[in-house]
Formats: sequence, C-alpha cells, structure tokens
Amino acid sequence: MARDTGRKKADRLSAEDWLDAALTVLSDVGLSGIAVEPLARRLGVTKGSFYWHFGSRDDLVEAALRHWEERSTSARFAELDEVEDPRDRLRALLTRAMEDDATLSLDFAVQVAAEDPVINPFVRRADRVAVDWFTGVYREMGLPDDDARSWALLAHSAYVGFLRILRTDPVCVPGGMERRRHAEFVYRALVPDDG
Amino acid sequence: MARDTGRKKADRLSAEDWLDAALTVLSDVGLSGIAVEPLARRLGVTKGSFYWHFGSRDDLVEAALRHWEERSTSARFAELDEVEDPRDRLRALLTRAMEDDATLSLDFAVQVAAEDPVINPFVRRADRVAVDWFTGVYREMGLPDDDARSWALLAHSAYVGFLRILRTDPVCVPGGMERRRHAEFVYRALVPDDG
DNA sequence: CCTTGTCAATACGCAACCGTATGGTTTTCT
DNA sequence: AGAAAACCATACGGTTGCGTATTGACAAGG
Repeated sequence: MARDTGRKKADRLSAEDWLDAALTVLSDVGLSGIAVEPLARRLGVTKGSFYWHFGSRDDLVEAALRHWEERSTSARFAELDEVEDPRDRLRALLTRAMEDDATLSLDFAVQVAAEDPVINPFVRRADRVAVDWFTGVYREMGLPDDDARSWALLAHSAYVGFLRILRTDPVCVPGGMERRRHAEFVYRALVPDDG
Repeated sequence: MARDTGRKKADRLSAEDWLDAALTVLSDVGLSGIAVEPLARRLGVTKGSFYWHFGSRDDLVEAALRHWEERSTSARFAELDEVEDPRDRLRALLTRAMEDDATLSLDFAVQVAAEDPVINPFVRRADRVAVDWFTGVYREMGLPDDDARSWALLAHSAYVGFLRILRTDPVCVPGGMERRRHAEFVYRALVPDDG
C-alpha cells in the first residue's frame, strides 16, 4: 500500500521534522537557536537521533537555508511576474512584503546571520535576485540601466533596513493598518515620476 | 608632577585599553569577538587582568556601547546642525555616512547585534535619534508631521539596509567614487520635490 | 522466527568561554 | 623603607555546545 507521505504516526522523527524545527527556531530566536542539543530537547529526543539524519549541525543549517531560498527568494518574486504593469508590480511586492509577519521574521533572522559562512552565500544570492528583480521593474518603467540599478538598490535597502528597525523596536515602526499606509507611502516615494 | 593622562608607559593595562580593544574587535569580527579570554590573548595578558578592571563581560560590552553611542549617535548629528539649509544638511549626512568605512563597520557590527539584550536599548535609542533627526529635517522642508516621519523612516531604513547589503556583498554595492554617485542619487530620491 | 534496517538512548571526549579565588609582583604614596 | 594600592598570573570549577561510538528498541520482510 502507498505510504502516507509526511505523516507523523509514531514518536519517531524524520529529517523533515528536524528541518521544520530548525526553521521555526531560526525564525523565533535566530541562528544560534539551531543547535543540536536544544533542538533535541525541544523535540523530545536526544541528539542520538539527530546524527542519524544529518551529518553535522552545518548540514542542518544548510538544509534549512535551502528551504528558505526556495520559499522566499524564488517563489516570492515568481508569483508577482504575472502583474504586467511595473508600477503595480512594485506596489504589490511592497505591500505584500510588509504584511506577512512570518516571512518578515524569517527574512530578518536569515539576514542577521548573514556573516555566518554557511548563511552568507544564501543572503548574497537573495540580495542579487532582489536587486535584479527591482532593476527589471524600473527598466520596464523606461529608466536607463544605470538609474534602474540605483533605484533597485535603494528599494532593496529600504526593505532590508525596515526589517531590521521593525524587529529591533516594533514601537518605532507603524503597525496594523498604519503599516499599510507606510507601504503605500514608500511605494510612492520609490517610483520616479508618478505625479 | 602632573600625570601624563592617557599614556601607555609600561605593559600594564588600563580600562581604556580593554575598551579600545573591545571596540576594535567589535568592528572587525562582531559582538562575539568581545570575549574575555580571546581579548586577553590579543592584549598579551590573562583574564586575571580583565576582572580587575571590569566586573563581567557584559560590563565591557556596555562600556563599549556607551562609547559608541557618544561617538556615533550623538556627535554625528550634532556637527551637522550647523548646516542651515535642510536639503544641504540631508545631503551632508548621506555623503558623510556612506564614506567613512570605519563608522560603517562599527555601525554595522552594532546593528547586527541588536537582538542582544545588552545592545538592544542602544540601537533603539540610536534609531530614535536618527529618525527624529530626519523628521526635523523634513519638517524644515515644509512637510507636515505625518509625511515628515514617513520620509524619515524611509531614509533611515535606506541607510540601515545599505549598511547590511554593503557588508554582506561588497561587490553588489558601488565602491569608491561610484559610491559618491549613489549617495547623490539617494539624496535626490529622498528629497520630496527637488526638480 | 530471525535477520536487517531504522531510529534513538547513553556515555564519552573535546573545545570554548565565563567567573572566582588566591597569591604574586610591581608601582605609588607616605 | 614600608605599607597600601594597582595590576596580573595561575589554577580551578561550571556551563554549553559539537561530534563519535556503542548499544538498544522496534518495525518490516524473508
């Protein structure tokens, strides 16, 4: 009979269980939270389990980041390419990016750990993808390559910085429907000639 | 006879020596670099020295951050208040902020550690000071309070994000005279109506 | 039934750091 | 010089994390 994929029948764990826990804790407490023994405690097992599924702690971190790269970097921009008008596309990204708190938390946790040798290449790729995406949008608005890249870097900088400020001091930053207003404001500020 | 203040005569250390080392290593390798034993090795002593000058590692971190707060947050904005025209003042800050690599490194290291309970309040204060400063500038340009704060948050976000991207992937970001050009571009983008 | 493969517990050894306790060595002051 | 204070070394105990090795429990298939 067909094995029911992804079902937790007993208290035995799979590699995915560790991966999920890693991503959860990464989002909650940051990279330092991805530690073998604490995760094992959290999962109700000992690290004897972990080292059966993964070779090392870095392996788990890398697997978690690969997961993040697919969910975040790739998927996020892909689904926006359906919007034809570049201005609408830009607005859609901004409003969407500043809403989903789960995404914000994970993105932030990853970016804070950008200095870690395992994480660094992932963040670099993500930055490149984002800046390139913005550049494309601005070029479609009719800007020359040079200006498009400048706008793109500014836009991505604004997102990255907003993320950090938001997580450091949530009070300093608008929340709820105020946030929506700010997103709209940012959109208007980041569009060259909108009237 | 008058004691020559701040002179390193022998191989005995003072609290300031530890502070300087802490700030240097904070800028170079981040908060995790501020560790008692490694710093002691670096200074050619043992930690027996450290615990004479400071009560704990956190005490040193706090002292270092207090130093940063004065040098960075306070001084940086204070010396700019001489520029009368708000637009010129904004441009002055941007160009100055994006040039000095030492300041950039330290700011970045501090911000990356913003989650640390000792660091957090310092970063929050710094954010508030920066956003308030920007807000003042924009208000002097004639903007209503609401818009001024929005612009301020955007401007500070852009700086914070630029910092992170710069340190993660220096290639992705303009360097040298290109950077100056980008600073000028950012200035023009962050000024509401400049023509 | 009994072997094989999967998953987990236990028990090590190792490294990095924190902080304390205690005693030794310089300065500095008187 | 002699006492006091400033500064440092040594040695210790404690914590937390990584990774390995060995053995045990339990399921599925021959």
